[in-house]
Amino acid sequence: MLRISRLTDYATVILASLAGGSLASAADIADRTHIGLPTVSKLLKQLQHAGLVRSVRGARGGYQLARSTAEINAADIIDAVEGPVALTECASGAGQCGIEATCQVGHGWQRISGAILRALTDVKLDELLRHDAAFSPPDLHRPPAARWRPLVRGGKPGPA
Amino acid sequence: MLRISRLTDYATVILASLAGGSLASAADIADRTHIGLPTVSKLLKQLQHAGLVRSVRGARGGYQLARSTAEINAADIIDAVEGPVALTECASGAGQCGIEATCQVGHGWQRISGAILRALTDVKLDELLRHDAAFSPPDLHRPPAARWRPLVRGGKPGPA
DNA sequence: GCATAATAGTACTAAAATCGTACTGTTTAT
DNA sequence: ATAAACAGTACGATTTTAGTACTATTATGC
Repeated sequence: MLRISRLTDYATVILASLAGGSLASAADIADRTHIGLPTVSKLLKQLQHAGLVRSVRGARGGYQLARSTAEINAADIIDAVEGPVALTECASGAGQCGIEATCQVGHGWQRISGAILRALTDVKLDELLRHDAAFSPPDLHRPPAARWRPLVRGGKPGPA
Repeated sequence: MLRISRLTDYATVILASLAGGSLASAADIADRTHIGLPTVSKLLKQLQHAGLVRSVRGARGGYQLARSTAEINAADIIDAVEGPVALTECASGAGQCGIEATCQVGHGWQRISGAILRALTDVKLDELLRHDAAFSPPDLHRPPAARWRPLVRGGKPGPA
């Protein structure tokens, strides 16, 4: 599936809600986005660590975007919440992967990683917010709705 | 992190070991790749379902690539093992995401999904196997080795 | 025809990552 | 001083992933 975590998605929503530029408390944001306050709070902290939002402490404090929406990209967000983009374990440098000796493809995945990273870096937050298709929505090579569940896997055969 | 699962990586290794075109039993492949036989067997079955390998049953049977290495791409492999590439849950069509009503960014992620899918589709198995950098290894925007573990998370503070 | 070697399919268990929550401390405006 | 807000850490439950075991089916070769 190659998915981002739900928290990363939430983080994007939170950043989007700060797009106006004004200061907002975690509670405000939770209210606006309908995400749970503890979760919002936790994510804002991570985003602050990553330098994507600025925090103001004390009463009447809150958070605001540290940079403009044009200066924050998708890779930044993933990076802040999930850590650096790396498709495979060995791409992270450590590489105690067990089959490393016979593995012919590690380099390949790392290169793909790079390509994906570039794609993610190219997409800025303000583009994420635009509803009209700013860049072409390339055809998914098959309609994605169908096989979400029936994936052939060892597990239970599903409700049908 | 945006990672593929280890099984997908294994699947690639397995396909790579079949690149010669000859017929090989699951046991042979397990031996060559140093991946456990049950795991190899399971993955080969999934790859067969996806049409990436052909199986020959009975004694002296085995598996072989169903298409040339130039006709199998990275997206095919991920698709076979993990299901269709979709960055977010809502991108899969179902979309019982809870905050859908106020979510401004869903479409954005779906578009990114498309871009990534295109990148993955562009990379063929034979390119994955080439060791010399066939396409440019774009600079990761920071050295990825450093923060694999120290990711700020709730869990235990680690050995240090 | 029967034994053998191989894939096909299914069920199950254990381990790990993820997600969300709770609690305690610190800073600052009123 | 008090209250509002961020900062940091710890924790538990759920979900996903990974790996194993077992049975059925198919084909070869004697």
